[in-house]
Amino acid sequence: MTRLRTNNPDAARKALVKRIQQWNSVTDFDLARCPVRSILDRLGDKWTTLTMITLAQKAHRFSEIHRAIPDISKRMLTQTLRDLERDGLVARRVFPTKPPSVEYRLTELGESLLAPLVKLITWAENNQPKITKARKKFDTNESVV
Amino acid sequence: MTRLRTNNPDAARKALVKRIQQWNSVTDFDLARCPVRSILDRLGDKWTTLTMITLAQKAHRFSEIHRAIPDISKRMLTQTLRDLERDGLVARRVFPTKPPSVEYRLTELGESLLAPLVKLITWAENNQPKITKARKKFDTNESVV
DNA sequence: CAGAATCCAATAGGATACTG
DNA sequence: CAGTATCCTATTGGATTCTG
Repeated sequence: MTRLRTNNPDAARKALVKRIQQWNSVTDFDLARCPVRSILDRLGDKWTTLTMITLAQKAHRFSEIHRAIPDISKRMLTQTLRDLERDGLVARRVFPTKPPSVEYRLTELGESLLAPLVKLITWAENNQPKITKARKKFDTNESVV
Repeated sequence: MTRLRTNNPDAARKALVKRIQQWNSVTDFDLARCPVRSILDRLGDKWTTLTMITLAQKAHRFSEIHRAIPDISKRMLTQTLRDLERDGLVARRVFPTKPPSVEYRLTELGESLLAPLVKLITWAENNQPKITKARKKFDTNESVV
């Protein structure tokens, strides 16, 4: 049998359901406004994850990040970094040289986010073929019908 | 000492860096178009996670989901479900009754995503106080300066 | 160098009305 | 019930120019 693995695939589901029940036991709980939302919204925006991944390797200066992610505009990079700084995930340090130099690095909190993020990335890598296949199948059927 | 835990906080970072180096070894690798992006984009959009969480509990009919997530519009719910179906994360089953009834449930692939998702949710719950605090501090300093 | 400011285009998403 | 279709607004994000 194939069920010798300690990591029961249904365990996650059960854990999640239990957690949701706890949430729902709170009076007037609003799922849409739950704390988790703001985190996922942040990770979901176009550049946050890419920036986090870049900073995971080492501290970077502004233009270093820009070189690592060439297709981000300065405007968006600034905004992404500000949001991350605001959330305490990234620390910004200014060196009053001339011309100025600014260094960005992950905070301890930011580094702690890498663990769950890696899980997600691993899942995405492992299952990307399945998703691509599913999309192809779906699109084919759609166009036929 | 506090380092008896097997889960070294830096392990995730190292694993990620290693993975990135593998990515970069591919010729002409484009970080912005990496497979992971499409997954994170999906999770990041406004309703996907909420829908996944709802379906994690049990199969739902269209209006059941709508009741569980009251502030989603039918338009967005339809679209979110279509996207999830297209990615092979959700299965749609029509019962040709009158009036029609449609059931949505997570596929095996969809359920497998719950594990990394729970990790992320757990992180968000555990660290939400820190984030809130960081935001407050940041906003205060901003307005003063 | 590291942004801030401004302008503009594309997309996301809400409200409402209609349909098999 | 389970959507579609249409319209309209708000947000996102790119391009460009300017500055300490």
